[in-house]
Amino acid sequence: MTVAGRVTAQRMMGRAAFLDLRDGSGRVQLHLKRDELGEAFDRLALVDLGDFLEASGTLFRTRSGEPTVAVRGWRMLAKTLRPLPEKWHGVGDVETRYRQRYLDLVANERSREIARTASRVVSAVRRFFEARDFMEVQTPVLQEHAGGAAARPFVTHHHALDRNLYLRIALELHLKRVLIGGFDRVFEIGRVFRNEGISTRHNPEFLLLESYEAYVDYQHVARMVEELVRSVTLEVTGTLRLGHGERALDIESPFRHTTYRQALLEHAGIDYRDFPGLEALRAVAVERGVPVAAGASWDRVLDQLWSTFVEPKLLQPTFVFDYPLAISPLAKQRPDDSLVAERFELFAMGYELANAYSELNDPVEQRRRLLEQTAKATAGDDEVELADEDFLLALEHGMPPAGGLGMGLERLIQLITGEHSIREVILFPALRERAGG
RNA sequence: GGGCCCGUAGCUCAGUGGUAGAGCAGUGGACUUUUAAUCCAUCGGUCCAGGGUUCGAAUCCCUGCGGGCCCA
Repeated sequence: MTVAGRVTAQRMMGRAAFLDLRDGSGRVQLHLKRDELGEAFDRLALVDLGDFLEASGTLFRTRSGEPTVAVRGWRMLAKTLRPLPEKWHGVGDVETRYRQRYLDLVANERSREIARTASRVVSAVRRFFEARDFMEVQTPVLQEHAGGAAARPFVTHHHALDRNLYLRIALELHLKRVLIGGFDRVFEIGRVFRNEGISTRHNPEFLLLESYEAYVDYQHVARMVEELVRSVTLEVTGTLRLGHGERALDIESPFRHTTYRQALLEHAGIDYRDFPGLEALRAVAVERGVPVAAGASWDRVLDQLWSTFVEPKLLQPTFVFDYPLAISPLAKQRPDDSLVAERFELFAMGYELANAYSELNDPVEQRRRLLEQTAKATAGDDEVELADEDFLLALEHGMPPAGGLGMGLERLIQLITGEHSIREVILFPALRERAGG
């Protein structure tokens, strides 16, 4: 038989030697004897840990029962110039693990396991939608307007056109154009880019899933996303019980339901409807010790209160329904309440997992709401949804009612792996430039 | 944005004011069923960077850079 792989251990014993070879599928031991190999045995002196070898011979078992190849011949496939990480402790330094992820993967089984899980989550999500007859599409990364979310975009420059373009911050506006074109169930899994701080919770580029289904509302989407989380978790891990002890997550029971207003009242003691004006809301935030930036809008302050008091409390999977209309410019208004949108977010482990709404498909109302946002931008808030005339034009041609969903897939991967830093589930997370020295 | 912690050999780490260390890796030697092989010898340093205190700084102080954790 012939085997190939990377040398991970070398046990030289005079006129015999044992080597361990590892490839993507596992480890195999080689046994080499000077009696049988002659000069080919002496050439082992050239082998370093980390080199790639090919060896052929016959399989036998050692005294301790380990299957081992009795080598008849071998050759070098690739040479390493630098040593592998230390064999007992591997690479522990977190910075090295992220900056030179290949060393982390070579040395640490847990890191390989996370990478495999991440891959399987993405493909399970894809299968989930395909099984429900959704069509996967690809929409532009480079856009004339970065819309679909409230976030600062990255700017780049197109030389031939001599104009600036933006990297997308969401998939939403183009997927809606596909709905308008007549495809009733579409989804996309793609990287989006948000020009924000980097931390253990945020990476400037992340993998976003968005889906749109015509003729359903957000209640339907809620049922679907609950099934999605459950079926992907089960498919990838074989269980619906995640974490241990206080961090145990119950995916199996029906997810809890609450409303935005109720949750804020419960955890912060604030009914946001009592504070319709910026100054009043800002005052109550300051009173609670929540720092508020100088130019913060009402939306920002509300979001600060939410992420300070409520988010960290939402550990078990929890649907939060009926977001304030003011912070949901692309969502339909509830027919029975002009201040509330048909929108929910799903939380777990103290962070947002998914965001969904009954999509606003009234072009007149959508134009009015986007112009309202543009006014906020003029007032100094640089993280708002801007009016996009090309999108509004598309809407004016008629969009079916639809339920839409957005989900950060790294967050789902974190949920399933139990990792609390997003950097652990992204192979090459964004880091600051290494110190010049 | 705030607080705390970390940065020493290729890797994992010790060293808290007095000659920079250990294990692994490397190099040389012994060893024909080892598997964290073992044994002997040996090589290896911008102690993150810059400034300060001191007779003397990896160590104390300041600033910066990078990273982690917690909080916002």
